[in-house]
Amino acid sequence: MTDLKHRLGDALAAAFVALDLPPELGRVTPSDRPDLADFQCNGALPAAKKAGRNPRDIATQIAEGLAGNPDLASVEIAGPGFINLRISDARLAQRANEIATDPRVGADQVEAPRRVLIDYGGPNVAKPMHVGHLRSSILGESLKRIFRFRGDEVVGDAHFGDWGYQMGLLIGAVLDENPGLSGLVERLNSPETETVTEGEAFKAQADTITLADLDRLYPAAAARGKEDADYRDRARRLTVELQAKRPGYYRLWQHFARVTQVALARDFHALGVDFDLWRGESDVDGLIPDMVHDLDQRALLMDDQGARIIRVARQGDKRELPPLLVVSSAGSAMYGTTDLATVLDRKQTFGPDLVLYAVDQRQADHFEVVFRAAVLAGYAVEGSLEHIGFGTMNGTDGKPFKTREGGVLKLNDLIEMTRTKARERLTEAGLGSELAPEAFEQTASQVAVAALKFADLSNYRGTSYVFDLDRFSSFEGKTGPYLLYQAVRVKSVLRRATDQGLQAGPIQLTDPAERELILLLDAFDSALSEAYDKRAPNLLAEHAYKLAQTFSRFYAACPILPAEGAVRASRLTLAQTTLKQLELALDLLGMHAPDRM
RNA sequence: GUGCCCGUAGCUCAACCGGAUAGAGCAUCCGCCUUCUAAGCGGACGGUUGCAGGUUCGAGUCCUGCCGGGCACGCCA
Repeated sequence: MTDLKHRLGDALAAAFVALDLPPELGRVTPSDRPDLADFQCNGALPAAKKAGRNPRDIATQIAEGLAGNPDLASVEIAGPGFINLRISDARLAQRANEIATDPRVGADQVEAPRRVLIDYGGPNVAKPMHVGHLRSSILGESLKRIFRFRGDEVVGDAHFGDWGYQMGLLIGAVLDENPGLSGLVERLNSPETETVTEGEAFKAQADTITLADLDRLYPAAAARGKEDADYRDRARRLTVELQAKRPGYYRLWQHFARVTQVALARDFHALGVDFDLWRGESDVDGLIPDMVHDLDQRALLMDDQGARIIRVARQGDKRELPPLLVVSSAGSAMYGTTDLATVLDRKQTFGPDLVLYAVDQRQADHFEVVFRAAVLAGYAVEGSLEHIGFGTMNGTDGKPFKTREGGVLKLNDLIEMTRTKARERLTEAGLGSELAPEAFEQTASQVAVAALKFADLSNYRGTSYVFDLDRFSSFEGKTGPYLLYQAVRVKSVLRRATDQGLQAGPIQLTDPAERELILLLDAFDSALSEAYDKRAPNLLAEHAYKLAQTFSRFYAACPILPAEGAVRASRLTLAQTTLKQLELALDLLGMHAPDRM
């Protein structure tokens, strides 16, 4: 299964080779001038530069070499030496029918599947997810689907942030606020004298601590820890105690994790995001002592200012990278320690060829340090760990997104706000009375998710973007709901066709709008493979948008049901195929189109 | 201070190893529902790609400098 771009590229490459020129000059791209051609090849320009010849002469010779190619309706030389190619109707129709019967709707697979682990979401204990988690979740989920569809063996891991100093801070803050609980925890720290009543009393008291409490206590504790040295030292000691699994602290921590997870599951589910693995930092904690020993044995660890570090600076670095801090001066494991242990754990349990970390761009240096340390330690091979950084989501003022009160907007609230907008719009469209309440609610969710996800994924991940709910959910123009709406229109037409007992048939060309649509259907593989190579779903989002837009033009220009005979049959197939590819692209982006909206 | 990223239409964003006339959406204006969902389609308007140099037949894209913005720079994660 080869798309037209590559098929023509092969023909061009052969023509270049016939002139003793390198085949890569035959690279074919969609035409920049659709009024002049379907595809173009610019290879004559660099060829002429190298040989000191006139590019138009080379282009003319290439064109002569293509004479008689049945795929081509015309080959023309334009400008300084562009080779303009127009595909023949016969070949285009043939390709259209090929895509129509292909279960993958024209998309190829990778030649050598790899084992890929994608680390995304990154929720933390005690902190409800906020808008900052949105991008990681949306991006990671889409990459997971794209990689999987391309044929790799992929697992997604939430990588729960449930360990470390923050937990020590939190335990301290909770105990301070609940003196009764504090006493119980101290008692439980000596389990040999624990009574049944104490165990039950602990459970009852712990259960009164909600996620909202944790969310309130943590920022205050973190702030105080920065200023108050004694408070900070105590939190560090508690962290060490927790890491030693002192029973009272450990049980309290388990409660924190449980409470948090319930809320996380709800938010992820609402976004259509799910994980194959729900590993946490705490899961690799047990590996750390042996890992530190191993690093020490191999003389990678150095003592520095009371801490133990791995130096990762290399010659030729443009600036000095900080070392990886493996053991803090207080004796506890650090963020980077856990990340390194996670690399080791994944090597042992999954053996990935590639690990992608969908994490905020601001952590680029941190990951560079961890990756270098992992390579030095032999836990990963160079290049197998990749940080997929992304920019921040800003408010309409251009600054990192805040609520009107200046706080951080919780992800759940954001989703609910978007759903409210979707409900309003659906009601305006009169769907409130047409659909059963559950179906209405489900449709509102699908529209809301599409609004959020498309707004995010249509931007290149590396850049920051402005979050503007009114714009995203206006449902007009380049938005998620627009994509869903186009899918819904096709579904509606196909439903009617089925009701009328109409049959689809082979695709034939009768109108320029059909040509355009088929050329776009053919471009799916390029969009998908480029999104895969660059880990950039925005390229796929762009394709989905163009497909929806091109279909809409086709829909306006070419009546489907009112047409007759073979033309109607052909257009029905074209509509079916467009729907299949559009729904597939939406699925890879993490969206789903309802039947009506 | 050092390093990384960014600067494109009034606004939000694209632009496939450097290629023809830099594209979409929103906003503004004009047109299109007695044919399939008008959340739609067509058209108009809108650009010195931050500034100044350089490389090249050709630069939004590569190089240098400057201006402006964001971010990161070991004991939080």
